[in-house]
Amino acid sequence: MGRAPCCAKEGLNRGAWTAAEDKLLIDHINKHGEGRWRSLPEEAGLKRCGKSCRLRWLNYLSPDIKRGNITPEEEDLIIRLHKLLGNRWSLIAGRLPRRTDNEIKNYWNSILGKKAMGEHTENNNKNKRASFKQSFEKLPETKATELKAVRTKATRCTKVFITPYLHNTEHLDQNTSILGTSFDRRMANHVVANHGNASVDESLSVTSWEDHTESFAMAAGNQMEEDIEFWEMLNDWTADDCHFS
DNA sequence: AAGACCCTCAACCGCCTGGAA
DNA sequence: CTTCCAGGCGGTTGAGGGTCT
Repeated sequence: MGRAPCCAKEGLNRGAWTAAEDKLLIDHINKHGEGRWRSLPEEAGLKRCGKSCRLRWLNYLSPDIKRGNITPEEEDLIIRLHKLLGNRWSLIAGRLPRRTDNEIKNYWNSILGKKAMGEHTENNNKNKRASFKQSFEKLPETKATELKAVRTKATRCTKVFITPYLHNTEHLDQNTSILGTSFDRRMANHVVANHGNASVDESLSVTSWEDHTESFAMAAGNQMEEDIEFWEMLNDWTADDCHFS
């Protein structure tokens, strides 16, 4: 048996929200504040699932969100953030004041994704694959797959796991992508400098102040020095600031 | 004019995570 | 330690409007 549904679906309204429903939701939240989404529909007199109410508020009704055209500056930021983070829309949205993850996701899927696809020629892809393959093949075979263990899920991340063996960087080219990220090398070097006796047979668990751990995880999947500088700029952070426990 | 096709985006779905019990 | 639950996330769907033929 699977997980219980978030609410009983019988007798609930579905699909587009009406103006009357919006008003009920807005009035209730103005009076009682956000949260307690599960009990909200009943308290507000709405025949909607709590999740639906939350989504409607956060993506559409909240006064904190900006609606309308994405500016060229925002578009540029989205493209760069997506290059760094992939489809982590909530993180991307977090860097775009008053924009929602859903809006950015939709914008990407309908517009930017196609643009980005156009920019990546087959040759670029081939070069990246070749570079990745070359580095991968230089690694000890039994350990190669473990290198995939870089933790990339950045949401609510309080720890970043750096894969072992990256401290041994001589087998990685300066321009190696994916595995030998510049970021990883810098982090790994820093770890080794501070934890010279760390075992190479287990992942190094690196803790840091919370606000920056996301950046670690984010950057762990990227290859461009330029991107690291971008993150340092965004986060007012440099690798030398790292503290490890 | 009308049907086919395309695009956008609000909404839904299932899964994951963290915290409380 | 385990279980349960609320909230959060990313992927996907589909209604509705616009454009093309």
